[in-house]
Amino acid sequence: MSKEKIVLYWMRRDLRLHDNSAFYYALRSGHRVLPIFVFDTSILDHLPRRDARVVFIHRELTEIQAQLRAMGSDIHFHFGTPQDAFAQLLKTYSVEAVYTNRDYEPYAQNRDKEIYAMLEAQGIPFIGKKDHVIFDKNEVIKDDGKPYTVFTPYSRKWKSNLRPYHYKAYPNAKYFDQLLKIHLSDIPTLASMRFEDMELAFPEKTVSTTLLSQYGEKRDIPSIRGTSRLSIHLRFGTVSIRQLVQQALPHEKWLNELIWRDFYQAIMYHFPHSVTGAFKPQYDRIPWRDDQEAFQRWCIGTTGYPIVDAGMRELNTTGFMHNRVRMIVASFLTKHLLIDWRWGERYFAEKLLDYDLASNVGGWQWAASSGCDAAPYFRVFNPESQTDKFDPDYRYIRQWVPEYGTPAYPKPIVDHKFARERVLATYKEALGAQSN
DNA sequence: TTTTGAGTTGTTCGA
DNA sequence: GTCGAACAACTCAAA
Repeated sequence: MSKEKIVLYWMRRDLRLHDNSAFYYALRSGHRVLPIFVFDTSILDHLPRRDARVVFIHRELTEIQAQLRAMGSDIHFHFGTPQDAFAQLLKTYSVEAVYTNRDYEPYAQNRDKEIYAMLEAQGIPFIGKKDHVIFDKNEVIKDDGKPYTVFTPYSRKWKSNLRPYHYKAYPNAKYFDQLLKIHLSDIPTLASMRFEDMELAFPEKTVSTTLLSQYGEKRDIPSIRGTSRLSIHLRFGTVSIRQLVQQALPHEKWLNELIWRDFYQAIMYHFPHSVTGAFKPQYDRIPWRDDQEAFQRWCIGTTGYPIVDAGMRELNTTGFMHNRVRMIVASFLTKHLLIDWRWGERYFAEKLLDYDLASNVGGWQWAASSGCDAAPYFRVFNPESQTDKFDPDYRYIRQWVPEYGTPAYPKPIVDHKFARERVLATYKEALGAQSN
């Protein structure tokens, strides 16, 4: 019996069936479509047993499998490496093509190169589509053909390039009859993959127009719900960026945040060195302090600076931190404590549910002043003034640092004035020094 | 090629 | 309390 000819749609960080580019093109390919997902052990092996992001992915995929089964179709799961998954699938099916949405992270780029080579050897096209961003890495570039490194001109070009078809939803549902009719195994349980289930409530997938219209004035106040909390859904593609842009168009401040996301994705692609080192190389000369104890106090939120500690405790407790506070704690670690931004970046990577490599590295390098279009190095956030401005009644601080104001609360880990002068002198000397 | 204006999110100092 | 300038120069983008 000859094997059935199908195309595969490989789902990764685009966990949705609606308005999904690669899935759409697979459905329009003229062949039956089998969605697949790989629980990639080369990633999962490095994660702790209790990991909220794994729980999130698992929940979403369980729902997706239910939706597909309601149509008489299914999704194929593999627990292992993508290489093994494809080796197995190619034995079972006659695969005409593999469709997937592009992922710009270095790990993903390498993985996809390998898969591409593997499929190419068998004459199977591996087709990557744009889905994660509105504009791909080379679609918003300067007139001389080079990538932007400054946000404002990038955003102007982004906006002038934007046409309605860029954010038009892909009508996937119209073509669901192209799905392969099949019944496959249930999604592997979390326990079978050595993970624990967790009782968690994740943010919803929608944002109200009220919130968007008030975003500009409320987004900096961490004690109120002024931000969309959609970041985790953008991270895993459980919402579509096109749909969000459509909704964001009348709300410029919030639209800008989505443009920042495209910007940092493009920066990561064009300047991969900035994932592991300073975007501006001279900032790699800064002699960071190797102070494990101070770093530990920053991590657990006992620096004696209440706004910093509140932020870190919110992160440790919920896997989320308000954006304004992210800037404050990042400035504090890099400038007050003079600790390498990579340490902080790694800690965020471990803790943030919405962790996204490009945005996280971009944000940290912005705070450390080493990034493209970063804050000038002499801009040192004053935790007290930030509190006066953005948490004047200490509502956020009291929520996360209940012992603030009692003798149980620690004394400041370092004096502000001293720390400020120290970082200015250190940066100045390091940046002034000759590179050779 | 040269020139010009501009550049996410701040802080401090002194008038 | 309020306001403007200095912070430190540099690099980028576009005309």
